[in-house]
Amino acid sequence: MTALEQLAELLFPDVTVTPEEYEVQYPARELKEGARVVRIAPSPTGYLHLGVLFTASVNYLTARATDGVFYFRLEDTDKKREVDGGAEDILTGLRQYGLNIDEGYEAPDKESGNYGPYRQSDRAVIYHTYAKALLLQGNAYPCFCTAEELDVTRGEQEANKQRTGYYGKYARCRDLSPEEAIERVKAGQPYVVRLRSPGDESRRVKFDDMIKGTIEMPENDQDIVLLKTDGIPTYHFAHAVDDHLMRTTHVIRGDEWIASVPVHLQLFRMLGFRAPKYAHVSPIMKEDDGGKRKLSKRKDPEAAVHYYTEQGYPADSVMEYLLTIANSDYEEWRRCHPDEPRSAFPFNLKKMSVSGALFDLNKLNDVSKNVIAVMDAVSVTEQVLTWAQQYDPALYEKLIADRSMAEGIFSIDRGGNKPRKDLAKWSDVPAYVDYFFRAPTEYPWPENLQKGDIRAILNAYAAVYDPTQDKQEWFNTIKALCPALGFCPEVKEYKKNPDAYKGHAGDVSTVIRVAITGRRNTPDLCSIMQLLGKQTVLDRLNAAL
RNA sequence: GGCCCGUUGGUCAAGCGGUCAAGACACCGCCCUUUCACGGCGGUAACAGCAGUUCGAUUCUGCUACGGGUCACCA
Repeated sequence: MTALEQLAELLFPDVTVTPEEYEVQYPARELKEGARVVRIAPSPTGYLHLGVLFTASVNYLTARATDGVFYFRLEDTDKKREVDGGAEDILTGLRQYGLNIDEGYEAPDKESGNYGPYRQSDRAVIYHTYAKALLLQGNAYPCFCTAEELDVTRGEQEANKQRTGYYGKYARCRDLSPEEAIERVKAGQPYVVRLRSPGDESRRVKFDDMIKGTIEMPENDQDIVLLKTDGIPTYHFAHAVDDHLMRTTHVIRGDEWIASVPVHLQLFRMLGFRAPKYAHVSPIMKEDDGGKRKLSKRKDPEAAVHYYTEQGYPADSVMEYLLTIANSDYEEWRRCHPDEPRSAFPFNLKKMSVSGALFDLNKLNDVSKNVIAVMDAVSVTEQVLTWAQQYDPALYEKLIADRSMAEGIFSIDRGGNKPRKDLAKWSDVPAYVDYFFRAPTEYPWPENLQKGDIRAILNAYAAVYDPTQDKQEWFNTIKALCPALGFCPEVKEYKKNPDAYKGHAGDVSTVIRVAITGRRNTPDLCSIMQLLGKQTVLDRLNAAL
C-alpha cells in the first residue's frame, strides 16, 4: 500500500464503497424530455424567510411547468447555526403555502424518494467516499492550518494588497507528503480536507446563467475546504455531490451564490460529474434610507414568512404576490385564468428579472384584496376564525358566539361582478366588524345638518322602521320620509335646486347610518340592520337621540 | 479594495435598432352612486450621465456615477 493509500484509509475508515457504486444506486432519472429536476435546499438556521419561500416557489413552478421533480434537501451541515425546530418551521411553511414536494426530507424520521438520504447530516459517508477518491487522485489533501494561522496569512495578504485566501504559495499544506500528513493525523492534529485546485486566476470561466445570462469570471484557484474539521462537508462540496447524485438538472438558488460558480464548476469537473444548469434568483429588496438592500432577517419583520401569517394574509395572497414578482406576465395570466391553480401557469425562468425587486406592501395589499374579494362568505368566516383563534382571541369570541351572524357580516356585498375589497388581511377584520358588536360611542353627524333635523330624522325613521324590508323597500321608506322633513328624495333633483331643501335622501340615510354604526361610511346599511336585529336597531336609534 | 451583476415613472415592469416608450400598484380628477367600496373614464410621472457604432439608439460598445452581491472550517 502506498503512503497515499494509507493516508486515505486513515482519514476515511468509514468508507467501504466506491463512487461507482453510488452511480449505480442513484441512476439517471427517467423523465420525459425537458423535465427539470429542481430542489429547495435550505439550512435550518431559523424561521422560514420570504426569500426562501420565493426561491422555493420558483423551483416549484419550474418543476410543474416541465413535468419535472421538486424535492427538498435539508442542508444541516452547520451545527453551530442550526436552530431547534428550524427544519420543521420551513417544512410547515412550504406546505402552508402549497409548495408540496415530490420527494425529500419530510420529518426527522420520514422522507420519500429514491435519491436519499435527503438530510446532509445523514450523508457523511457519501461525502467521505468522494473526498477519498479525490485524495487518491491527488486532487485533495488534508490541511492542518489553524484558524489563527489562517488569520495571520489573511492579515499579511491584506497588508500586501494581495488577494486573500488559500492558494498558490499561501497553500502551505498543499505539498505536505503523505507520510507527514499521516504522522500529524496520528499525533491528533485537527485537519480539514482541501481541494487541490488546478485553477489559474488568469484564466476565465464562462457559463450561462438562465436568469442573468452569460457570465465570465476568473477561474477558481483557491484550495477550498471540502470537509471541515468535524468531517462534515462545506456547502460547495455537498452541493456538487448531492446535486449530482440526486440528479438535479437545474440549480435555482439565491444570487449570493453566483460568485461561487467557478468553484462549483471546478468541483463538478474534478469529480467527473456533469454540471447542472444554473439560475440565480435576485433577492427581494427593501427600501432603506432611500437605498435598497436585501430583506434582512434581523431588521425586517416582513422578512419572516410567519409575519404574514400573523397579519392574517391568506397564503394565496402571498403566493400570488410573489408570482407577480417572479414573472411579470403572471397578473395578466391570472386575469384570464381566474380559477386555474398556480401550477398551471407557464412559468419561465427567462422571464425573471435580473435585478432585485423592492418589496411592495401596497401591491401585496392590492393582490390580497383581490384574492379575498372572490372568496365566499363561508370560506372567509372559516379563515378569519382560524386566524383569530390564534392571533386575536377577543375577535374570535365575538365571531364564534354567533357564527351565522359572522357569515352574514362577510356576506354583505360579497359575490357578483363587483365585490367589495375592504379586506387585505384578517387583521383588518376587527376594525371592519367593530360596530356589529358594540353601540356607537360617538356620532360623526353630517356637518350640514342641525341637531334638530337629526332628531327629527331619527324620530321619523324609528316610527316607520320595519325590520322585514329588503334593500329596495328600505330605501323607498327613507325617500318617503324626506318631504315631511324638508329633504329632497332625489339627489339629482336636489342638486338642481339645493337651496330649496335641507339636504337629500343620502343625508337622511347617513344620519341613520351614523346613529346605528357610529360611522358615516359603511357597507349596505339595510343588510347591517338586518344582521343587528330589531331590538338592537331600536336601542341604537334611541341611544342616538 | 479585487471580482461579478445591475440602473426604464414613487414601486413592480413590458420593450430586445425606427413605439406618440405597454400594463399593474400608489397618487390625483371625473363619472356611476343613499355613504363607503366596487366599477368605468382620464391625468401626473421614466429610458442614470458622457462618448462611440449607426441613416437612426431605451435597445449595441466603452467609460463614469450610483446601487447590489461576493471575497469563511456560514449557508
